[in-house]
Amino acid sequence: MAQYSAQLDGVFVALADPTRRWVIRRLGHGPTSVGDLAREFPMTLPSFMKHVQTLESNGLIHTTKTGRVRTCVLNRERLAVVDDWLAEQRRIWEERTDRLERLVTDQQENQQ
Amino acid sequence: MAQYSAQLDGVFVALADPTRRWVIRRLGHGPTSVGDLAREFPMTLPSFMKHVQTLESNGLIHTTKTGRVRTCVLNRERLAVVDDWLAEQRRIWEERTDRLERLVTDQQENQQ
DNA sequence: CGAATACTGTGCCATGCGACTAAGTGTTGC
DNA sequence: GCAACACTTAGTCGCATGGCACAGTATTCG
Repeated sequence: MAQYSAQLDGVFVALADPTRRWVIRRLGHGPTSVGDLAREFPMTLPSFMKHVQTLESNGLIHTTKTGRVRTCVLNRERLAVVDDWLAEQRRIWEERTDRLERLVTDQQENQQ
Repeated sequence: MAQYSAQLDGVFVALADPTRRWVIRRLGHGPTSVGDLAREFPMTLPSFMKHVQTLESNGLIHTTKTGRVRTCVLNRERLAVVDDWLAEQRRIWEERTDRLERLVTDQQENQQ
């Protein structure tokens, strides 16, 4: 659970930056080289590389180097941890809603 | 779109901290006072208040003060922006998948 | 071979975050 | 009234983040 939390930390931190979200969006269209990606941002290459590294170390993308070109690929599955977290929240809310409904039902029964 | 991006920034930043995610989870069970929430964390009250303020300023919770007690309530709707972003990503992926499938189909047709 | 390309590594700096302590404000209970 | 309570404000501190410039390495092309 602590590991799970740490994973969430990393993924949410990675997603909290607009540049990194942009990269994810961009990679949704298909694999792209670091250079091609960086060209779209008003940022030096070393700065941009940090974002790429953040995304990779948090499992959101995967990169491979062939020759002098590093190519980035989106890891779609990774976003499932966000999905799971959202689903867990909804489960908690629904439990509460159920309890409230039972409470209302019980009160109605008591009134009868 | 820039506004939309700024909203996402705030929400993801807010969710990137385990304390704040804990608060959201906790509030899923129902409204709670700042004091009651803070008591569950190994943290001073001023430090904890900052997290509450971050959550509120990013629209994830709502707070009201009655007397000397401030009560926090979860704003479930706010997490929809995360849902929407995830949905947008999937839409992009599926477009790409569709294109790839068409490509494969076309190739098969050409072979016949 | 040598120049251009595509990163990669290093070091620096400004800013902001998250924690703390200490002191202040407004409410409530005896 | 006044003490306890529940925040709230103010100020400090260490450290992580995100940007930069500059130099280095490995590949590719003519």
